[in-house]
Amino acid sequence: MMVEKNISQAVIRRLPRYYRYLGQLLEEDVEVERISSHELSQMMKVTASQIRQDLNNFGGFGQQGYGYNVKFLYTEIGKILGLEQNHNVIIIGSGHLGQALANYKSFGKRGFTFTAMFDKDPKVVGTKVGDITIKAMDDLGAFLKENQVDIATLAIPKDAAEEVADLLVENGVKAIWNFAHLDLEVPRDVIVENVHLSESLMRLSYDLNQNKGEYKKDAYKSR
Amino acid sequence: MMVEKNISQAVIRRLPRYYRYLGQLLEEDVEVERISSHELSQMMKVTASQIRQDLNNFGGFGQQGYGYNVKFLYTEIGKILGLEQNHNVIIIGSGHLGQALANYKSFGKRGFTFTAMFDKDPKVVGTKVGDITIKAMDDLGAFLKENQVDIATLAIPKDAAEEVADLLVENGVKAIWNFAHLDLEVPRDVIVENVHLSESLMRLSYDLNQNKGEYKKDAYKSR
DNA sequence: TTGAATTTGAGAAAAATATAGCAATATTTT
DNA sequence: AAAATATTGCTATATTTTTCTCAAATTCAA
Repeated sequence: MMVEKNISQAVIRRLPRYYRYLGQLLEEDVEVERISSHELSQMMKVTASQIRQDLNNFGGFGQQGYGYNVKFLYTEIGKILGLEQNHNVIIIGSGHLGQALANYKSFGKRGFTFTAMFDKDPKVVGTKVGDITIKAMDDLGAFLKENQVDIATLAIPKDAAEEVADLLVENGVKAIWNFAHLDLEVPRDVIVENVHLSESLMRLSYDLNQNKGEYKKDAYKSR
Repeated sequence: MMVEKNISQAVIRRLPRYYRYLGQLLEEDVEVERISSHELSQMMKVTASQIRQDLNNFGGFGQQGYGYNVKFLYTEIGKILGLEQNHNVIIIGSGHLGQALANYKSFGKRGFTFTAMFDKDPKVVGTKVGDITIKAMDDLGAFLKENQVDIATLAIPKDAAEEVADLLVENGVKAIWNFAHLDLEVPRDVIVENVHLSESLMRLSYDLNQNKGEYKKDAYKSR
């Protein structure tokens, strides 16, 4: 029977970073063949223990006295992340954000293929973004029925997002990459990965505030 | 003496989301005056206990038997996040991503003012993005010396990012909003908030893989 | 080839985070 | 005005996550 250990979100959040560092090692002039958790920990500024623990969730990738084979580990993490299989990605919204995402060449290397872009503005429908011709939003439903779409990217304002998300879900899309500033309501088997830029900026603002010592916790006690 | 309790990153990550929900309540047709941790917990799909615990890190904002005053709580969280003071933000890189960020109108509402944009491509220098005229990268150093810059946004490829970051740090910038796919090396008093889009997409891919049951942990055990 | 040095994997301990429980206090109802 | 209900803030408990430790396996140096 398969062991169904649940892997924590914290571990999963870190996996892509391991993948990035290992990829960098492979790209370097003198390609590194092996690396120990200790060496990697110094590069990445995390504990060696955490690296070993994280990797062990997925299996014993290393060897005592040797460390980890960089290429092997890189490939395995890629498999874990599902990067060895292709994903068809569409983008809803052809604004700057949508176009920025469409132009990320590096995504292609990792098994993500942008197959279509949609916009509701008739003025841009029919124009091209790279190789892709922007389609009308009205054609989205039909497109979804005729084409395999693994990931739909929502790069539209929040007011329009829920409606489009519903349409996506109705047509069997199982994963949404959401850049709209709201939490989408979707069935449990649909995955939503949020990129809330404004929240990121607020965290930065918070940290700035802390450094400046502007904010005094105590003040709130005596309101 | 001021109590110097350390507030965990987990709490800080959640604050902007509370802020967003409270803001939504204030924008609704029938403005809500008060809310209990229980009601908010149902909206946000977290436990009421967590909400109370989180807020209590910063002070007692609620009242027994009543709950929290929405407007008051919203304002206070805004203060905690440093949103009541203005931040001058510059953007390095005038590609689609840079322009997307420049056009986020909602940032302006929250005390972020975009004051300049830089690009190394002579063809775009001098052209306008909204009200802002794109400046040459060579002028960045001088600009930093003459203007107060609270946050610098790096929307450039990773190969150029470290060099620009060094220049920013040399000229006293204390906060970097980094969209380049690398970890910047900066002194400890400089804050870096990373937005690694490719990592976000990989997490989505991981989750997709899990749902499909494509990935079997056990397989790795017997390599 | 042998002994010293490395380094993993895994279990145990420690730390951090989240949840539950409840006294105190306010609000609402009767 | 009294009783019932609601709800916080805080403490205690439970859970999760991270770090520590070390035996076992491997590599490296002489």
